[in-house]
Amino acid sequence: MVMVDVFRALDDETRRTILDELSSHDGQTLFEICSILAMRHNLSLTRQAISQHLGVLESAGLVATERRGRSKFHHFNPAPLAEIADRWPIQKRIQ
Amino acid sequence: MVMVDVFRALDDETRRTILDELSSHDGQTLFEICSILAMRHNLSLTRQAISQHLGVLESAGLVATERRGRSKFHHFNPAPLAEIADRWPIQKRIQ
DNA sequence: TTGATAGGCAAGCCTGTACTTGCCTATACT
DNA sequence: AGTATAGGCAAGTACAGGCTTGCCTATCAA
Repeated sequence: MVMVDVFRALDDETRRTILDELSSHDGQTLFEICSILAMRHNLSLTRQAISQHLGVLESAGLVATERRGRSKFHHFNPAPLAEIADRWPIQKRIQ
Repeated sequence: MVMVDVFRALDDETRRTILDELSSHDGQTLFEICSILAMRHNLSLTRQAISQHLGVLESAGLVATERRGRSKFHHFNPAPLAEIADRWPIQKRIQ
């Protein structure tokens, strides 16, 4: 997979939704992510499409993977987002 | 111009460079931005290309404009970046 | 060893978008 | 009025990226 920067990785709503899901339920497999996107987000994408999205996120460093047996678990890593905060002023909105 | 979200607007190195320039020298005109990109960043783009980039940034709310006479001044507005910080944990790296 | 489960690879299609080219409008100056 | 300056509009091109389809590999269980 070609290296991808954090900006490109974030420029897709499906990938952003995947990050949302991983940040609330860490360590999911590809099939788990597929069914959650289908169930909770009405996203009817093929497994391959999701897999490619995960590949982009991983190549940007936003997702780390760990393989055990047949399964591959995906973890959200927010560290690369620092590139944005390093570059421009960014602030959380008050709730 | 079609509405553009902050993620799409940031997914282009030229646009990110424009934000850098505006954040250090605010209130520049299109021609000023053109020459700075050419001089300081070796970017040989046409005026129209830069103008379209500014349009994308403006439609994402990252650039605000103010017209006086023939000139149009561009200002960096980091507020929309909050959408990123609201969604995921993001932290400035220690220098 | 056979079948089921979890995932990977690669080619092709199709849309979106970055960029150029050519022409047009508006303001300012002499 | 005529000309230069600052910017806008719109069509065309070319390429990147999202998605699908089809097939392949690896692990586990009966």
